[in-house]
Amino acid sequence: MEKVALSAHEVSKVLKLLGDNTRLKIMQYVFEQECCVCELVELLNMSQPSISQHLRKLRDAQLVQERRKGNWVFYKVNVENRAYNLIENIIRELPSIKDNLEDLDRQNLRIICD
Amino acid sequence: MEKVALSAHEVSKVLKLLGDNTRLKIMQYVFEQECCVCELVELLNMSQPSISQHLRKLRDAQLVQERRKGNWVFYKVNVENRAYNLIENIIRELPSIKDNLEDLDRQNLRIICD
DNA sequence: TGCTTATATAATTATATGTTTATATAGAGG
DNA sequence: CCTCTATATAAACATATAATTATATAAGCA
Repeated sequence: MEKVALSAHEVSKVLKLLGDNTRLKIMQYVFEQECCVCELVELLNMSQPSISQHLRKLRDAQLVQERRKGNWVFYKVNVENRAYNLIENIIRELPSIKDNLEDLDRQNLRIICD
Repeated sequence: MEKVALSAHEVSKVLKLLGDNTRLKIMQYVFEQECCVCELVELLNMSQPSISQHLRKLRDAQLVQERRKGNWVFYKVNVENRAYNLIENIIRELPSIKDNLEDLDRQNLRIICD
């Protein structure tokens, strides 16, 4: 199985999506662990429609995967995406967000589903 | 000397700049070797003002360095930039542009200065 | 069926962005 | 000093984008 390089066009498309502060942080969270929309709203302190619209762009580009569980919709990074390695490298440059996720836990704002 | 991580804001700013096809390719060229504006115009097949405006954004963000030599202005990647490693990782994902630079040579469109 | 919660979508608005056209600047050489 | 070349900047325009407000959908539960 040959690994074909990404085209400049593919790369710039991904970078354009991650070139927005909100989407970059969303990607970092869903890379770290599966999150539902309301958690992202809480973590990023932004309106639900705004988060949903950003998620839609990420989903359209197949950078994230969704999974519905009852009322909630969970998102996680799509490890199958051709640009996954690029995305991983980018996220590695960011300061850790584990504290923020732990804060969510402490405030019992975490949605736990299987 | 401690290496301080980039903030999400810094990263998204860089990604936004590289999230444009033209600027991404410019960065790849000036990463590979110092290029003058007219070479980039030729390589990217775009108007001179358009290239100049993209270069300005890259220069304002200190992603590239300029050097004037006679009538020509040469640009190269700024290895001192805090996001240099990130930029390098991104460029590594791109298909090689060495052929294009060699084509320039063959057509004698290369500006050689010390 | 009707109510509630979580999420998605649509419409609107304000702002940002890329390209073109036209013009300015800066240096080289007569 | 004038002219030519390379590059930069400014103005104008068209398009894209992000956020908000309002509304729709979808699932759970009484």
